[in-house]
Amino acid sequence: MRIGELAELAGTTTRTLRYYESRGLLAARRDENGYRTYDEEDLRLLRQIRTLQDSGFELEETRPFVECLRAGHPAGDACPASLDVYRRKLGELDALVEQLQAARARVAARLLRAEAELPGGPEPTCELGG
Amino acid sequence: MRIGELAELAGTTTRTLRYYESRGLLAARRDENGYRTYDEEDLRLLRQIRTLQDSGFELEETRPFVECLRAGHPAGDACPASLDVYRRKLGELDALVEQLQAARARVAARLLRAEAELPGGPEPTCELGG
DNA sequence: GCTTGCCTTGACGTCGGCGTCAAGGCTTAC
DNA sequence: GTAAGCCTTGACGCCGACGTCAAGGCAAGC
Repeated sequence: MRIGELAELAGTTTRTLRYYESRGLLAARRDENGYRTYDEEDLRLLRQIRTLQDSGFELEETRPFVECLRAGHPAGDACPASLDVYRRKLGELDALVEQLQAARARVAARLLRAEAELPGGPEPTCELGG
Repeated sequence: MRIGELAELAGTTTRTLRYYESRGLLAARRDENGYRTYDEEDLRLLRQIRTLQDSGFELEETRPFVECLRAGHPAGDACPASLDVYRRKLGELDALVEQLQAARARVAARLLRAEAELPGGPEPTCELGG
């Protein structure tokens, strides 16, 4: 299949596929015209990349998964390097969530305090909740 | 005081202060040399901006707080517009945390499944993997 | 007078993951 | 033959909050 078809099957754009290729993630064969040619295997690789991206992985972090698939493994995460990426990402996500929750707590506290100072508002309809 | 001193007092850089000025957030008077001049009030404004930035607010979102302070209020969040920003940010943070936790759950599940498939790891030196 | 260290404006660089032209080639349908 | 719709490469744009460099002015100490 050609680039437009693959992009559509994966729910992405041709620009994205060319970008992946420029990063060395998703190589393509060429037909006589010079058009890029892909097969079902490429669709699998692409879907692996997209799935990871959707979970917050950077493009570089998807590389071990892609290489794992290309090495013939049944799944992108059937290789130790992929598992390392999983674990690292888990740590990053945990740290990030922690930061965000701390920020949320600070903001919530400031909001409560400031609302207590400001008598104006949506009427004394409610008292504690918002 | 001059820009370098203010930057140091606020734990930031002169570049940052000039950037804030270019965005219309932190104006400065000029002395005879053309050097920027600041006072204690500017330090308060700047600290308000930095505090909010540290909690994940975009620069534009700090504007109501700065204007509130400049209007003579004792705190940057003593104005309704600031409270609106607080509330909006709370919603954003909640949504973000939710997304991240969902991503975390997906990754954790994949990791567990993949680890179950891969017998290699901390103990058995090697059996299948290479 | 010369160096040092502050300041000025202006402008380009950074990071990630693409979007969006521009200019042109191939193929197919009419 | 010509318009439509695919494809090609190349290159600039975007977002946010600055970092960094360039070229030069001003003040102070020796």
